[in-house]
Amino acid sequence: MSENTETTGYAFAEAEPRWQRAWAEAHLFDVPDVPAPGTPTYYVLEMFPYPSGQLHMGHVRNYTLGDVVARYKRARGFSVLHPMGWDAFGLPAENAARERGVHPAEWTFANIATMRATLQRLGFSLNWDREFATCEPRYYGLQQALFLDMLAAGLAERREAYVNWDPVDHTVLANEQVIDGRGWRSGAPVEKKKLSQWFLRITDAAESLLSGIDTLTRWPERVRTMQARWIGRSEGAKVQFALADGSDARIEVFTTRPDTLFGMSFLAIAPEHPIAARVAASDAKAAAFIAECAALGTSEAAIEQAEKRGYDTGLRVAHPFIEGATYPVWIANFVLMEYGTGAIFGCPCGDQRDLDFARKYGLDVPVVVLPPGEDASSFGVGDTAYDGDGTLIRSGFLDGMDFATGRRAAIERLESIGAGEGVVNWRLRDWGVSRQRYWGCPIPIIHCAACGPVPVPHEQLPVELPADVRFDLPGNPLDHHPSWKHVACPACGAAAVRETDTFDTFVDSSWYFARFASPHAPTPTDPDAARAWLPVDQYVGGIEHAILHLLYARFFTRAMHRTGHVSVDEPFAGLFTQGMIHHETYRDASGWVAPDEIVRTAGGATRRDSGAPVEIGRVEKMSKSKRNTIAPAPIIERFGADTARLFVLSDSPPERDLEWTEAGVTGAARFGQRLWRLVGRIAEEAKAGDTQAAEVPESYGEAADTLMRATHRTIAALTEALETFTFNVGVARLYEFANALAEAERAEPTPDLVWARREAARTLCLLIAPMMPHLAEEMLSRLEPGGALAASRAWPEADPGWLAARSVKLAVQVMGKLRGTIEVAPDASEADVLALAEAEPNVARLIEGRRVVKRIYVPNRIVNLVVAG
RNA sequence: GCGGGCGUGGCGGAAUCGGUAGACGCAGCGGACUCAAAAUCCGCCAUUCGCAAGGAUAUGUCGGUUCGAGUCCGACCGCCCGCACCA
Repeated sequence: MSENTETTGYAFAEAEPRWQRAWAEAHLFDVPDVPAPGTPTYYVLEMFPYPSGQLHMGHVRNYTLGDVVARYKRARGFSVLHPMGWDAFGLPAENAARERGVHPAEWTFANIATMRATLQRLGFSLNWDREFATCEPRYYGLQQALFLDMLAAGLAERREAYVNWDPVDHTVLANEQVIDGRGWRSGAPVEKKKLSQWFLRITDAAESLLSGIDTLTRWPERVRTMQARWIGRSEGAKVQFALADGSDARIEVFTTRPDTLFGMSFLAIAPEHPIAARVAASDAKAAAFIAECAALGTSEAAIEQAEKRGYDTGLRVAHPFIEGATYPVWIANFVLMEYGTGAIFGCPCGDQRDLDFARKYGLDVPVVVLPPGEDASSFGVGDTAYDGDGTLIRSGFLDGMDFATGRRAAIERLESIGAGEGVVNWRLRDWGVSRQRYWGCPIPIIHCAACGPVPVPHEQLPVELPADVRFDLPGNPLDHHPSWKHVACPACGAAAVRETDTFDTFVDSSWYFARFASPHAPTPTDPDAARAWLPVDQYVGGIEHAILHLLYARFFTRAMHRTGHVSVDEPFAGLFTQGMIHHETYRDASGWVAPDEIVRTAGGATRRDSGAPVEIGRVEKMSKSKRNTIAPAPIIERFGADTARLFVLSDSPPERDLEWTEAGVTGAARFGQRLWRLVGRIAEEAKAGDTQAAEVPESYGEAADTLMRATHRTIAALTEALETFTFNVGVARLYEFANALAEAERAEPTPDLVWARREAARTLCLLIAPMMPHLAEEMLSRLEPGGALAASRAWPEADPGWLAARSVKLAVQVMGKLRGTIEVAPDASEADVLALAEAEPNVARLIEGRRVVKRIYVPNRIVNLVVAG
């Protein structure tokens, strides 16, 4: 394989930047914020990148997929919004500051410059004039305005909540930053700490977020399922249990099975439950048990999960239905404070966890559900609970009822005696957005001793981050800053302090798609622009954002709708989730070896430097730790942007994982060169015989006819492939079309064929333009010097007249087995076709002397003869 | 455990509404060009029996529906992903 462009013909290194300049000069990808009325619009968006410093192959795939859609839709006559920006706040910038002493802003903008250059080198049809980074005050200042509007609308509130606290770094950690109960940076044991935090009331929108999933018909089913499960609606009842200690204290329990209340054996509360704390105050053993549970932390919970443990508080509660009956109250490690009410009633016969617990501590196991077909006198529960439907027994007024009836009756009774009510419980929790970090959007609040938390007045926005901060102290640099936080209270004028927390970076990415519609508007959105462009018609990104980002964005859109910033509830009408990029792994005695350090040989691989053998490992997701990443920039350098683009589109369906191989890349490069030569020859020929090929032929000879049919079949196939996101099939159809063009070179170049070849070549340029846009321009300009840019031309239309086949090859089966094929006219009569089929020599041989009892004829498909005997 | 997805040649994958399984590419093999190589162009390429004509077997396994099943139904096996004590 040659790495020298000069020997391979098409000089992409020179051509690609040239066409990129031509597109920019023609302003082909610019669109107005508010398009003229009646303009068909299409909004294509890929998830914007975090500016880590280097574009990776996942980005190349992501943005190529989006660019294919954008260019195709543009060719179909849509005004296409296809913007790009930077998800620029976040911890890595602060880490760089701590480790290398470079300011987060400097680090971030340098990274953006590098990555923007690579993106531009790839030739994406982006509206670069709409670019912004979320760390710019012109963006985050408007985010602060949005927050204040939401606060005023009751969508945000301040409340106390537990957080993972790193006592060394003085910072809050996200769950994924807690490893084995310790902070990922400091290694210190993480504490649960109660802090005042800002919350966005996403739970208010739970019902709407859940029902809205039904309208997202162009989302992958599994993302919809994951979201629905995350929101987690469950119907049941809250039940009050009065403590049997003479006080009027009650413990509230959530259950989805109020019908099994008569199967109660105990009540269990979470270790963090207030009653547990009350017990612990006077019971050292209880306190020790609670401390033990807390020490396990969230991550080790998984390991200890199998083991159910509890502590009997000695308290007892009364049963709401059974006069005089009381049950023990346990503290149990498997009861979660965060879900429901943090307390459960234990019904061992119908719940495996309760049964495990009851068996371990020798508690009663009353059987109250009789599975269908079982006998009440003989049915018992061993070590497996029965949670299916059945008939209620030993359940007082519920006896004989099924699950649904029993539940209704139980709730009715609970409500009538004031001991509970039917409720809907959600797994979704409110979204805590406070982070004790510097490199984020400041929360626009001022804390005043007299007035409490006061919103920063709109005219004082943006609250800008101070540039002069120190990273050599633990904790939040904003907090250490000598002057920044000290301000006058906007309400009373007294000395007050700014909120030093910043927003979770998921907030930044929850509305950027709306800002892209009018990135220079003085308000967060321009209502006309938002109405014109939203929702995003096609969103493209990684499956890893299936839940959080997409759910937050859906919530934010609802909140922005309510506060008058947009007029839709759902941000993304269509969603496509791409697969990851994989690569072979290599290792030797020293550990993982990178692909550019090895030489692939016939039987294996060796080190480039020493020639020592290297073990070839599994094909795995590209990752730094396995050192199996391929950087896009050198690939573009060696093979060109179009080759990189074509490769990520070919072979694998976009939603599936793609294996990056050297052979695959060189294959894609070869195809580009082959097209260039093929079209080049046609351009030369057309030039030589100009007058001959200028007119539309009156009739076509066989070769021209075949090529014309191939051309229009390919138009239809590509259109279908691009509409259905089966780009790999589209690439295959283009290969076939190139083969057809090559085939046509072998026939006598009569004027009709010359014309057909030129038509085919021109069509090929337009069809390949969304995938290999530079090559398309280069080829088209050779074919039609001085003609319009491919990127400005309309998508070709398939002529139905050319789509019909001249003749059809039919399969002929006998008894369902293929025995031959026949060639028939598409409009041949059934009788003719059957006669021809039975005359086919091999078929005739097989049916000879036997009676054909049934003849099946599916036009254009198949003939099947069923014979007797 | 629960939820979702996927099993097709040496490899990535294709196959409309149930209608010729393996498109297209990669790898491999043969040929042309060349002093030679690279590049390029042409051809072959599921397995198996057969000189051939043709036949048999094949879409994870077993069974079913059907004139006909990769596709539909049932059971099972394997792999991947997500969630995971959610009451």
